[in-house]
Amino acid sequence: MGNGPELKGKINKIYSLLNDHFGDLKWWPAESDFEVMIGAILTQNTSWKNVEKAIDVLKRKKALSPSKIANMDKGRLARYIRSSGYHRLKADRLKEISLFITRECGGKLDKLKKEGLENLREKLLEVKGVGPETADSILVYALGKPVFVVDAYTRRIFSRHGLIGHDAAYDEIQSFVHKNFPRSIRKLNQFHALLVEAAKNFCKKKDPLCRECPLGGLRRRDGFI
DNA sequence: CACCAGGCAAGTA
DNA sequence: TACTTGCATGGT
Repeated sequence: MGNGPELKGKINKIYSLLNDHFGDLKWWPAESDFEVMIGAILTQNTSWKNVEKAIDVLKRKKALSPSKIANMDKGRLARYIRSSGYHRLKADRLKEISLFITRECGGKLDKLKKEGLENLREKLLEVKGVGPETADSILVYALGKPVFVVDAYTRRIFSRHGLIGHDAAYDEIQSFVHKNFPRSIRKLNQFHALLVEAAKNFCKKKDPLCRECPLGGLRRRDGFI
């Protein structure tokens, strides 16, 4: 405590450097809000490449809707999403979230969007298979709520740059961002997207933003490590 | 061959 | 509360 202003400057600096470098990333890549939610489940501990294949199959089979997934045979659903890994487990989770959507708003996500952030977050966390990261991804990228999504990349990058401890809890990291970064849907959307993009593009050694990486500006000489 | 990828829930001490 | 383990395919 007491180092707020310094860290605040640092986190906003990271955002602006990444934003200048990558530009507007326009996340989440999907054709519908429901597709965002499905993708959020499928990408749990899984590369996005494998998730894209699974979503393509669901589209090809005309199965990408809450009612279709809720009613589909579980074994068949699991086969469709096989490429995303943990497919039997994720088939259950896709059905859970589809049933939730049906129950809460009859499949009309625009109706769900009218509810408050905290209320929605609690409800999402009650769905089996939806943890904090998945819930927050859905909130910001599907339902348009101003929350910051914390993921493995965020942890690595923030702790590497001394913003948080390497063992900081999810809610701690999220609160830190909410307190020191604009609570804007647009910017929170973009910030998480930038961190993922940076981690994916800048270091093959799984060490994003490290001093050897060509990250325009975010290097030791700039006081970032 | 080992290791990782846009986590989560259930079990154990 | 704080660890540990199972879940699984596809790429490097």
